[in-house]
Amino acid sequence: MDQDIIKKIPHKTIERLSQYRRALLICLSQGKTHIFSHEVAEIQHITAVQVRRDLMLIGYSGNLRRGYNIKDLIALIGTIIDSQDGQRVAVFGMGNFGRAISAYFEGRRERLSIVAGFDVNPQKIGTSIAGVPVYHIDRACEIISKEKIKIGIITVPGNQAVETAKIMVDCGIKGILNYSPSPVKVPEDVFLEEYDMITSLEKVAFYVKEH
Amino acid sequence: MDQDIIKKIPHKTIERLSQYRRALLICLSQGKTHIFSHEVAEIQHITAVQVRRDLMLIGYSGNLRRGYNIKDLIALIGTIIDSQDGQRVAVFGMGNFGRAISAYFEGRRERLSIVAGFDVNPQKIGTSIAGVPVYHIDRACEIISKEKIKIGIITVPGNQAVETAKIMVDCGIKGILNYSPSPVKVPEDVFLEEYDMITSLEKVAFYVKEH
DNA sequence: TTTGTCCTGTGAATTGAATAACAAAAACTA
DNA sequence: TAGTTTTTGTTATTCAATTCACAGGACAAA
Repeated sequence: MDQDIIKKIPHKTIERLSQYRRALLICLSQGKTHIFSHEVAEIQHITAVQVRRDLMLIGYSGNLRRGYNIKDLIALIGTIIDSQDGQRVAVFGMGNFGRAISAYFEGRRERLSIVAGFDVNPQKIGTSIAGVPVYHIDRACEIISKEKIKIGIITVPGNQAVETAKIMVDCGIKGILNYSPSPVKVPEDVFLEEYDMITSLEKVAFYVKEH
Repeated sequence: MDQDIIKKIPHKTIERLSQYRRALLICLSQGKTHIFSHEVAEIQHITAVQVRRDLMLIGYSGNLRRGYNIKDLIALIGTIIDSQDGQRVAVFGMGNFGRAISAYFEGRRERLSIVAGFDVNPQKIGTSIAGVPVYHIDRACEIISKEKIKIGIITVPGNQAVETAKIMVDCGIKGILNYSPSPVKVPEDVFLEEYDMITSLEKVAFYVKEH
């Protein structure tokens, strides 16, 4: 697929493609071969138009009478969001969250695997949590370069997030997923996604309060 | 504050207010009394205009020369996003994620507290995880009504999410935060927020791949 | 005073994403 | 064969959120 086209896919569409793929894999395992836009929409609780528009953006054409070929579509989504030779991820902060995330991803995605965890707690260094070896943060650059890690997840306490992000950037990490409550700043060439659970829970609480 | 005005505050502004408040509390603890929009903006890594506009929407006026009074602003944000008598939350699924979330919130927010956890694992029932008592999911309605719980967090495996959400809605939960990889559907009067970690990580991986 | 600087507050323009509306193709139905 | 139904693909519209642009107040210095 052409680079210029990929660059123009909206962020939200990328997110939905990831979700379509997982839904499609389930359908495929149930023996389905084709699926209509309104069926995908129903699984994801969105509209059929949105599904068709997303697929239009990635240049996939369905069959007017049978809908979309599930296998082909999964493959096409793969060529867009997966990286050719797989991507390697490190978790910074192996506390409760770090452990939960490591366990969650263990053996789930072949092209996206968590291969290292970093912490400062001497009791954790050298151990393996959910199949992920834990190193001292001082060895970050060494391990990141050796393991060819490009993506890092921040699960350290808020007051250490900024410092941790700096280390990550200095060691050559190119994508950061920040789950700490403190926003961090990164250079333009590093992709940053932040998600704050406290904010989300307060938001839900707000809308519940407002009926 | 007037109900009609509150209803019109954009979702994104509500999220930022939650974040401003936490940043302001830190500033206050450092002895600051006033703050400029561009200072808040710098902490949050957004623009000063955005900060001013958000504060405009909640009807707060700053001082032209000294900026915003931190204490007043914290109080005002509280009247908007906090509930008068506090809100009570339950976690559905006390696996790694449920535990991490319970530990994360333990004693952190007085007006927003996790008071129950639900699971099906007999080994967990009756125990207390991070200060949260764990009950069998079959007792959900009983506990939810007794504890006056209005908000639920879904951290069960994807294949159980839909069923869990149904139980939550039937028991009178009015706000759901779904952290499972499966989207769920709820009636119109229930507020739903979904966040999928796999999607986020795949999104970061995509944009890293595209430089 | 007057001038200059540094803020806030806000209408207008822009961007980004979701929704509506509909043409056209394919396959039935009568 | 002509009409009906179903579904895709796409253009146009609407809606939400952000950014631009600037008026106007407060103070400091000259």
